[in-house]
Amino acid sequence: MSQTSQTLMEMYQAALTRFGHLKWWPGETRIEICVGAILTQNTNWTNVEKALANLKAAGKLNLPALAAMDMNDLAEMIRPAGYFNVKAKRLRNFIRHVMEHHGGDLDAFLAMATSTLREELLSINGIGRETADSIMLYAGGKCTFVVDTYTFRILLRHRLIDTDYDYEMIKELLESNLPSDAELFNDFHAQFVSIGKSYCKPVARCEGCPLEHLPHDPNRGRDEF
DNA sequence: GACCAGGCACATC
DNA sequence: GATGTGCATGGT
Repeated sequence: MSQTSQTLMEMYQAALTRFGHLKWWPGETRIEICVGAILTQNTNWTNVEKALANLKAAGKLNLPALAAMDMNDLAEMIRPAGYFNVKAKRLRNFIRHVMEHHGGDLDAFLAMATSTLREELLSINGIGRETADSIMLYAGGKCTFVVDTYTFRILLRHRLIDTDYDYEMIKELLESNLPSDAELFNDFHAQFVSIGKSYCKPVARCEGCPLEHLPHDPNRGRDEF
């Protein structure tokens, strides 16, 4: 086992001890996970929850209903999630893609081979790498690691990566140094977010962080990405 | 009032 | 290819 693999597993174990299994994604249906993945772009999850609650209360959290919605109504309903005009378009693009290319069968869409599915998701305007991987991992159960701001910051602070690492490089680092296990990828990403929210802010305050014992520099990750 | 939050596309150089 | 900018709400 490489040093990187060992450090990563040590990180995971430390986080797991602190937070327990996190049972992500918070969402009852596949469509809810997909919608949540788009709404949470650069946005606090509590704001996303309000938007999801609006859609749910209106009975719109399903593919046919979303497909039939007026853009302005959709934007108004997701307003609490921020960037609501942009995100309404992105949701529409995603929904349209599933309707037009897969006959509205989200399960069949997500059942596609991993590489093809990722390619298709990335071809949709508004679906970038993180959103694509979130949808694939959490809605599709695919074995793909989700890299986000917290992942970057934590790995940077613990010197497993440098500032010139881009999304794909970080994803490759994680996937090649961890057992290929969708359940592990699922929970590990959730652990990264929990660590990040609680201990790994841009202005470094690592006190009490479960990863504190691992060699790191608390001052890295500020103004570096 | 400043900072932050589970990005992404597009314009410009 | 790298860098800058717009998009926006809500909690701390």
